[in-house]
Amino acid sequence: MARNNTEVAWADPALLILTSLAGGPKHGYAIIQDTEEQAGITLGPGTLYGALARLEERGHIRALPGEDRRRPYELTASGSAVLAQRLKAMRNLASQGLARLRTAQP
Amino acid sequence: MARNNTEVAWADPALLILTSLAGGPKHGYAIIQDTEEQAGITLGPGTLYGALARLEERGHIRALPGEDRRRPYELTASGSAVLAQRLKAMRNLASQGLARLRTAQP
DNA sequence: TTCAGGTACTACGCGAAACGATACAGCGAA
DNA sequence: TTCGCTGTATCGTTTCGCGTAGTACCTGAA
Repeated sequence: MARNNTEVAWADPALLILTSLAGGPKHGYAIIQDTEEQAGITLGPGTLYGALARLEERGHIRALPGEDRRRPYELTASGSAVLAQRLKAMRNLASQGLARLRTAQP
Repeated sequence: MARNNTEVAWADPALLILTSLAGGPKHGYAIIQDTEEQAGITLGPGTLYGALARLEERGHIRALPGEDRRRPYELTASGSAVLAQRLKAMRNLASQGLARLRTAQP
C-alpha cells in the first residue's frame, strides 16, 4: 500500500467512501468533496475510482442510473452492514488505545 | 497492498502495533497475540516484522536490549504522539459515520 | 469569442507494503 | 525422538494507493 498522505494510516479509501455514501447516494466528485470536508482527506481520482470499482465488484455499493455525466453510487445492504461493523470496531480500538495511552504516562 | 483479512480495512498493521505497544513494551510474538485478543486481527509474521522495521526506521518505536531471543520494542515519544493523533481522528470519523448510518434508515 | 477554471470521469504506471509460505532454532512435554 | 509452542526472519506474489495526464463539458469573465 502507499500510505495515505501520512506515515501511519488510520482509514483506507474504501472506508471513507462507504462512510460518505452513508449520508446518501453520491457520485465520485461529490465523494471527494465530502471526504475532504468530513475527514480532511483528499482522495485523488486514481484512488477514488479504483476503490469504487473494487467496492462495486464486492457488492458493497451499487451504481445508480446516472444523469448527465455523473455516475452516482449508493450503499447496498451488505455495504452498510460491513460499514457498521467496521466503524464499531474502529471506535472500540480507538477508545482502548486512548485509554492505554492515558494510563501509560509515568 | 493486500487487504487485512477483510474486504474493507479499518486499521493498518502499523496502527495496531503502536496501539499494542501503548500498553507497555512487547516483543513481536506478544504483539501478535495482543492484537489478536484486542482487535481480533491476526498479523502474520511477514506483516508484523515488516511493519516493525518500518516503524523503527521512522522513529516511532525503539528496540530494547533483548533478553534471550526476544526483541522487545517500546513506543518513542514521537510514536505515542502519532498514535494519539490518529486514534482521535479514528474515533471522530467512526462516530460521524455511525451517526450517519443511524439517521439514514428509512 | 476566447479562455480560465470548475466539474466529472478515464487510463496508466510506479512503488510501497500486506500477507502467506516457509525456514530455522530453542525448549519442554509425551 | 517426535511433537508442538515460542520467537524471529526472509522471500515472492499481488494488491492497491496515489500521482499524473488526458478527455470532455459547462459557466462566467474579459
